[in-house]
Amino acid sequence: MPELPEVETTIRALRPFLNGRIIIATHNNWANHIATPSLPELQRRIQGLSIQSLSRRGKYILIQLSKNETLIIHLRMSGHLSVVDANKPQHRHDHTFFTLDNRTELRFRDQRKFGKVYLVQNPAEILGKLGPEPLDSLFTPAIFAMQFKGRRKAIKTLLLDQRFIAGIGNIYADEALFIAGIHPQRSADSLVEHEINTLFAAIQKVLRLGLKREGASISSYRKPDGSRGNMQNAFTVFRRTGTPCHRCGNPIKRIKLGGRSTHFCPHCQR
DNA sequence: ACCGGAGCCTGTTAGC
DNA sequence: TGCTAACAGGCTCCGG
Repeated sequence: MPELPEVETTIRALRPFLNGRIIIATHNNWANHIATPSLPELQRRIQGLSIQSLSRRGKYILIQLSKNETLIIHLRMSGHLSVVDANKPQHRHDHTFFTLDNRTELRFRDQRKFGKVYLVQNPAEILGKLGPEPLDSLFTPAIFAMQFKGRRKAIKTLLLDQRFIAGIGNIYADEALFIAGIHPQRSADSLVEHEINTLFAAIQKVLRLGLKREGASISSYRKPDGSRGNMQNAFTVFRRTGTPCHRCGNPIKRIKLGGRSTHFCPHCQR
């Protein structure tokens, strides 16, 4: 759920509360949240470091700290970050806490417990395999096209592969393929040049729309302050099974592809 | 290299 | 109505 637009919306909201703060303590009540290093080592290394900047790579949140340490957080399915008064009662699903120097706390809530926290000196350890950033100015249709050669996987499945392209999840994959008019089961190497160009543009368009609408608040996604994004009101196919296609009026179809629900218009997507 | 499926979790929903 | 089972989606690991 938190995909590129949701993660980017989250860091934009957190920045004013985190930049320049000092982390004075870390608490955790769900050991599996901490991917690396061990909790005691993380607590020791992070204590007293200042927060220098927040950024994003794919669906990962990067919090650059002093002493060349980087705190990396992945929200996975149900993760949520907020900065609140340290005295505010904890939420039932709050599992990791970073106490800051101004009586506030960065809290990592995670109902499904799929989220992960990493503290590393070298972020490439975690991010090294990620594919291109879809909205980066260095990413072009020509570069995208080269990645299709010899790939026979269904295009939808490839869009979900973070090594192929970073930041896209189930929502934006389905929405981008609808905009591009491409059937999700098409083999990637069957796409001709103009289709790849169209898909490239569709990916950027739908991600920018998601950013503008501050993410899709289906199920548990909320902005850090608890309010909802409204991308869910702009869905063309996602979770619209059986309802009329906005373009042709035929019912939206749902299938399973690579174990994931996939929504598309059989008439408009070929 | 590719693919499918299990596993990690819990809240919500579909179906009997 | 009340219960159980399936489902949801991000990612990794395993076996074929």
